Amino acid sequence: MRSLVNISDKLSSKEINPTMQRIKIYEYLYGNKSHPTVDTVFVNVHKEFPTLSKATVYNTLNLFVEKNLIQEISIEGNESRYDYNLTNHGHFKCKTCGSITDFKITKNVLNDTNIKGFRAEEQHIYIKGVCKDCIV
Amino acid sequence: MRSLVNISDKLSSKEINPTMQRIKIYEYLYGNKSHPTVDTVFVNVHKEFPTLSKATVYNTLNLFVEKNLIQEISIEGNESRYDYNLTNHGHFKCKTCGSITDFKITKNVLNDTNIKGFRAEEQHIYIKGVCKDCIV
DNA sequence: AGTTTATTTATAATAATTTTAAATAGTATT
DNA sequence: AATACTATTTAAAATTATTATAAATAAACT
Repeated sequence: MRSLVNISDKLSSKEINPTMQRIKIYEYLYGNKSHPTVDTVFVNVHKEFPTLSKATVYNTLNLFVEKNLIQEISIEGNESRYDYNLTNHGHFKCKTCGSITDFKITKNVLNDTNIKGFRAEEQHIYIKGVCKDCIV
Repeated sequence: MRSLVNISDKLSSKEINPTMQRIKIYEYLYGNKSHPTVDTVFVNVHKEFPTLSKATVYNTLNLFVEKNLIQEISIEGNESRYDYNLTNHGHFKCKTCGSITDFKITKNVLNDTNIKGFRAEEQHIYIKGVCKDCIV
């Protein structure tokens, strides 16, 4: 378990004023591989922090994304998901159970494209299909 | 310009009953590289077909995606975009002007991942950054 | 303590999408 | 051709996700 003081420092290092709400939200996200939605973050952090409002969750997640502390996953059109993991990896969405799983990308995709003259800042690789557990 | 009878056959071949609304919508999408939103499709097809309703545009686009006639682009969390082009290619979104440009993928990304035991059905590669025209 | 600034909260407003149920169109049956 | 059945479209209402607003709270600074 990451200590509060470490989380606080991490936020500060990204120029984010470490309020208790922000600390609790990042604490929930850190190491969480479930790619939670805004609502999931709200419901879970709210349990420990009952005065937390949903607007704060939206504000905080947007701030974290802007400050490059977490990334936003747009694998589905309807709602955003969030990932504490900024290292290069892909996301597999199971069409049956809805789970989103990380996978490794062993090569830089950008090398195998014809993109030239563009400044690439973010790379998102999504694969959809049926996961191990759901294949009959 | 693709003839109506060809579009009609294309829809039929995908088990889509070729009504006039569906034909007009596919006619608008076919060859359109702008990755339009639902609203853009509605506004443009509505010009030529004033009785068209937005609900029909939603129904039709969802049907086209289900039947694998077009693909849905979820490059941004807030709204879905649609692409008639089903061949393997990536999408570049310019953070400055908002444009979405296709790019070629010269290698199958799936070969360079550690996905095993999953059944991959769709692959989406999104890159965000600044496009040629917007780089100062 | 009083003032400024940042943050949080609850609510209202907006935007995208889905649902519902009636209206229309198309097809099949007699 | 009239009737019945099925599919599709339409407009409106309902739902869901998100953003904007403004008051309340908290923190930082004279």
